[in-house]
Amino acid sequence: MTKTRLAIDSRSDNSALKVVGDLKQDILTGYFKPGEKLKMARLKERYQVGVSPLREALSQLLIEQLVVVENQRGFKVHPVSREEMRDIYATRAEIEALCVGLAVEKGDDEWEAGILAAAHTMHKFGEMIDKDPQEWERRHQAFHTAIARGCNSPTLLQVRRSLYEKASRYRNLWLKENMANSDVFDANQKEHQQLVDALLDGDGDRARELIRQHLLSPSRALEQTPGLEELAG
Amino acid sequence: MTKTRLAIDSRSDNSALKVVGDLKQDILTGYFKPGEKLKMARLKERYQVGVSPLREALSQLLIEQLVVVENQRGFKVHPVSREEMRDIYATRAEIEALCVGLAVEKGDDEWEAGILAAAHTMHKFGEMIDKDPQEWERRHQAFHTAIARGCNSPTLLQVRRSLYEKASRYRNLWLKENMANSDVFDANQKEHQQLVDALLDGDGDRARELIRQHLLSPSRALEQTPGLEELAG
DNA sequence: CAATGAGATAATGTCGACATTTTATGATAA
DNA sequence: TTATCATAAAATGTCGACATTATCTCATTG
Repeated sequence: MTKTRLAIDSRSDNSALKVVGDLKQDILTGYFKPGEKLKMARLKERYQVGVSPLREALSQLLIEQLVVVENQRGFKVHPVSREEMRDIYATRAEIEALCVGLAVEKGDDEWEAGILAAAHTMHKFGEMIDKDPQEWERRHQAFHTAIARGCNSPTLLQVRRSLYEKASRYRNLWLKENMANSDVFDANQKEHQQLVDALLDGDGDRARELIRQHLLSPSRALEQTPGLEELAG
Repeated sequence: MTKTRLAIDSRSDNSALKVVGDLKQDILTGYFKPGEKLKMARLKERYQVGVSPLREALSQLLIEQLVVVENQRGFKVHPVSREEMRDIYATRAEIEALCVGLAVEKGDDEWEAGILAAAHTMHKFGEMIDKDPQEWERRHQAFHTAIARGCNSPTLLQVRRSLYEKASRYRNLWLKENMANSDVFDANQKEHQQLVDALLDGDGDRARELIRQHLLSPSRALEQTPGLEELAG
């Protein structure tokens, strides 16, 4: 029955690939808590596939450090810690600064145009942030990605994406409503404008410093958030 | 029979983990050529395991970009290209410079001692480079790792390791004997000494520039190497 | 003679089953 | 009552088998 289902929608991809996306989403959004045991029975139930695709998907998330495995004791969601949070955000800030610096050097007109377009798309959604925070986060990310893309290095951009995903896990766990704070939001918007100005002026040093501070501020906010150890269980 | 073999050596790890290491080595050293199709029958034969552990191992290498997968057409070794080689080496140079800069800021006495120890171990093997190039490469890598470790960031160091592995693939493919060239070797040793001096002086800017050039020179050598497209097939 | 297509061959992707190991349960003894 | 150990229950890791899909062979046709 399940076997024939694959035959019916013949355009279906590799089963594991779909599971990777869904499972990653479930971990990043916190549906599966940090440190939680991932029992095969439950995963089979949730994603409607056998163990083989599940183990393949989990193996991929293993390299991305979203799950951990113990020899004969199955898979667990990668635990969280303040230390790791600090490290991820600090590294992310450095990598993003690197991308920005290279982008200022190498970026062309198309790159600048992409930044302005993404900034426009993001600003237009400013008031809707309370209504659909997820869509705003998407546009926010698109804005920063448009900037970083100018470094023109697929390898570096992939490192950047991986770090973004790891960080978004921490963001989703604690910052769900803090984003709605209008003070920090206004400050964010101002920082974005300053960043765009520096980029179009070709001031790489200033842009690097701006982006570094921009990415470090949520880390400082998370630093003071209590209740980490409970989630880490 | 194969099933009971796992029971005999009871300390055996997860089967896939062993395969990941061996398979990665075989790809990095060029036993499996870039673009080559990885047929399950052959892999089963070589590593003496079933398809399930193999697919798990391949899934992990998939994220590390050492293999690629096409929907119903199985796995292939990730192809090589001059463009990717340039990108990997350039990114690696920037990341290593970042590690070095942070290490100069944060490094303590133990860090400095580790560098001197690794430098000694490497220099003592200088004349043996023709006899056992692989051992020299290990010590060379240990030297640079001792330096980078000072950045004190597990996340960043893991990015660094991943890039090193990708780059070592290109190095193994074309630079097997070029390393034995004594001119470039002497220049390398001199660069190492300059780097150590800059590090112990706490001159981060100079150290960053030195390491950047140090890592970019093999890329320039590989740039002029012909015969890439044949291997890419 | 080249191109097309049908049948045969081979390879992939998935599931169910089985052995092994871990974890939970409960009975016995000090 | 509590600690220890044997037994039961559950969960993991691996393999063989099967359906599906891709690739190869080769005869037929325009």
